[in-house]
Amino acid sequence: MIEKQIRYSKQREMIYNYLCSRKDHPSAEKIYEELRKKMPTLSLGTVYRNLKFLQDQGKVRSLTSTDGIEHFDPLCCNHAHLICKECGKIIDIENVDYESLVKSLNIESDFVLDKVDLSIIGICKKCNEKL
Amino acid sequence: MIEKQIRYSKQREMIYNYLCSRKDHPSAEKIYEELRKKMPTLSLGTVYRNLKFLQDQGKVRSLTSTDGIEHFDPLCCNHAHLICKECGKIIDIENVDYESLVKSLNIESDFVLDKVDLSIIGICKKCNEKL
DNA sequence: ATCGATGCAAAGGGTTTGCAGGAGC
DNA sequence: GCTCCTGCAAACCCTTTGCATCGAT
Repeated sequence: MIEKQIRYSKQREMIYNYLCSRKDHPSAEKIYEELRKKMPTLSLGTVYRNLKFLQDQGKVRSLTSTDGIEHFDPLCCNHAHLICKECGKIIDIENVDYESLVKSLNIESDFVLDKVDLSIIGICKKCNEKL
Repeated sequence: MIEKQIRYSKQREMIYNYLCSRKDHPSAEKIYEELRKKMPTLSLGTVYRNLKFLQDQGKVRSLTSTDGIEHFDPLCCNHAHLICKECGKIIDIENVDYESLVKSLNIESDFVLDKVDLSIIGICKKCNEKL
């Protein structure tokens, strides 16, 4: 199999840097809007293509929130997500011990693990006060 | 606030019964196709409307798989999901101790919990043999 | 008879893709 | 110069919705 070469692109760099600078798990649309302020010719297709590219490289992961929209995250330390089903806000829970979590599940050994998604759905403080 | 009354519907009953009879977490499309064999006039819109209805009632839950499509589950015992990112198959992990899992996360007390989604993404035995 | 539920089809909205031109190496 | 990457826009596809009709109570 022939390896396709990877070229530098300003757009890709900006997308990745933007993601790394944020903790609010932006959607593709949000990334597009923000980066357009600096680079008005950026297209939404390019954002999607690069997000997929970065995911394949394992640099970025995605999670689907309760709003049905895909949200993106730079892949770093182990963390889980609190998702507010009212406002859609995603809050990180840091330092999750995934190793012992997975161990406790007794997963059949012939299933090759890739990643673990742990999402806790509920209502955040702010939204709860409004209800 | 005036409570809206709920009327019986054959379609809703069939959809719920079908879900309960299955362990493979079907999509709306799949439910539609299967039930159409028995009731050819069933419409996809009705399937979606009833799935949302059953979710609001807390009888059914949904999870978004790696394929980006919503899959449905009758709400029963605590379980998590193994999702194969190659073929999209969803396998149940039964008897997950969510209570102690949530405890171990030290979630801020002003977040009102609703449900916990635990998905383990990886490659199942069958797909791994093909690669 | 009332009003919730359905069927149908059109609209919606997030994501993907084909193509011609542009940029990296 | 060869390819990969981009911008643009159209296509895709899952899901939602408006409306007239049907059906439960």
